[in-house]
Amino acid sequence: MKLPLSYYSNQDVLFLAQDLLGKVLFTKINGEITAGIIVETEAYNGISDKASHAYGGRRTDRTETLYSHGGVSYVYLCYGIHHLFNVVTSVEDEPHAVLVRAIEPLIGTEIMEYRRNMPASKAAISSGPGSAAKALGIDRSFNKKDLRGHEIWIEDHGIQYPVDSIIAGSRIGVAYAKEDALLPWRFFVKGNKYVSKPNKT
DNA sequence: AAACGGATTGGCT
DNA sequence: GCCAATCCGTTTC
Repeated sequence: MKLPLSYYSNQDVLFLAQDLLGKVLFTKINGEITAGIIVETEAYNGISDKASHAYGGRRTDRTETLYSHGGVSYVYLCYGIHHLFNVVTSVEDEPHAVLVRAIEPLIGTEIMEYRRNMPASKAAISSGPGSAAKALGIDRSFNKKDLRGHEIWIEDHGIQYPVDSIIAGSRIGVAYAKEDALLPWRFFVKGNKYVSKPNKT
């Protein structure tokens, strides 16, 4: 059920960003379990990717997590308000990561509704990286957690989307990365209401 | 030691 | 559609 370490060791972060669509992300906080189907991701491709925090091989206290062996979480605070959750992938010293930008609520939806103060029928409950993390109760204390542990983990429920329903587009909010901002490294499930805007390539 | 600005969101116009 | 909110890692003085 839980994805094994070998899954996260894959050195092709573009493959994993697409393959994680349909996988189920769980958290367990104070005994309360919530989970959602991953429906939108972005790949951050190591030291050559200008949009990555690890661009140029930069190693700081914050980015150190990215250099871990795949299979841990990377959570950081964005704009002083939002916690963004990433799956660290590949091998040690190869700082690849997949940003989870949206989930479809699956388990513990009433807990997510309480955290977000809105009904799960509203797409905004878990649409966008800050909202998806908040719905699952993820904050900075989840940084560098083993994704096969008992606080946060990812399962394969056999959900498979047709190839032609997975859309690739340019990543959001990375204009500072110049030419790399145009790379089609954002992936989402076509037509899923929880996918964040813009909903096109 | 101080300033800068971001892998965003939601409330108000 | 526009813009304030709000923290801290990172850069600069």
